Amino acid sequence: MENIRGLFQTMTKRFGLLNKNCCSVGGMEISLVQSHILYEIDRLKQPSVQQLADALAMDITTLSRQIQKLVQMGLVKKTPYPEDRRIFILSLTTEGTYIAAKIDAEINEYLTEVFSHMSEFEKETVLRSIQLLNDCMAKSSVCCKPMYGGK
Amino acid sequence: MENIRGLFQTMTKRFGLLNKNCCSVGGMEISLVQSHILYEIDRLKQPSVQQLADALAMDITTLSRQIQKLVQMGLVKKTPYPEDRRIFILSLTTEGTYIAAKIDAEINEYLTEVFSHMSEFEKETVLRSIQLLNDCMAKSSVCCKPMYGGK
DNA sequence: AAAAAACAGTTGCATTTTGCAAATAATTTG
DNA sequence: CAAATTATTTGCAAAATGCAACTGTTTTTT
Repeated sequence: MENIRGLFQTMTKRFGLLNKNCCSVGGMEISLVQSHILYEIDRLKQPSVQQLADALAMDITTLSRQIQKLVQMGLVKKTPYPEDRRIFILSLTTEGTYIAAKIDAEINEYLTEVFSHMSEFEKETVLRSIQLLNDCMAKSSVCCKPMYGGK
Repeated sequence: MENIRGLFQTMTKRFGLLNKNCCSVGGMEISLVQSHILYEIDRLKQPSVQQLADALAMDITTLSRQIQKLVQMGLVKKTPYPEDRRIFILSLTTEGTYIAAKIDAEINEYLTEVFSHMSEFEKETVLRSIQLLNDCMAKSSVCCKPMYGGK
């Protein structure tokens, strides 16, 4: 079998590129990190800043500032959390949801195109493989420690 | 089938994290980009600066400066190319090769750990899936345009 | 073969991003 | 209740980024 790291490197490089290309939507310039932030807020549903930082394995000060920008852009909303007044709950605004969905759609479209080069069976296999891989990475003690646990 | 983008996002996020963790080797602090540069120089064998920039889908001015640093660190060598005196050929120094191998080994070790959570058959399937995915991404007209063509 | 166009690579900025240390505010612990 | 902890934000200084402009070299055009 071939160089395993090489396979991963190539794959992630290409997907990362795809992500980058998908960032400017509807006149609004979104950076790659910002795109990831939007995605993760959407996924986590009402995370705090800290939770988000953990999920993204990102320095919280950097995140804090990026969020400020996204709030200014009107894409993210920060809501004080009554039970614990240190905490802010993050959510997407209507526009933020729209942008996130737009990015999502674009990336999925690209992926669909990529998958069109394989048979339905191959596609299923590949997707199940990635799923399995994610599960095993989550299990792994050594890698991805600070990552979000579940799936 | 589940959200496809989500699968990719999770996977690349985790692998990216792994990459980041593997960057500081032997007292030498290597940034993530620098690690990718080393990897790609090694892979391409004697690329020019421009070729490398294309392969990494990176702005050439940024790359130029990063290479200067790597040269200063003694990891990369720049050799004038006689046939075309505009061009510099890049290669790893002995130490650069050592560092790159070290990073490679560490990442592969992590990956091995991850794969230890699955059967040999599953592992084979996953690796072949990624291989297939890479091939299809390379074929795709729409995604990854500026990426290195072959595999 | 001279002038023009194209190319490889490097700098000059000016902007953005990053992360550590420190500050602030709120909560929990002993 | 004082001390320790936690969540979040700022100060600051370093690093990374990318466009425009520049140098030097090769190729094209005519």
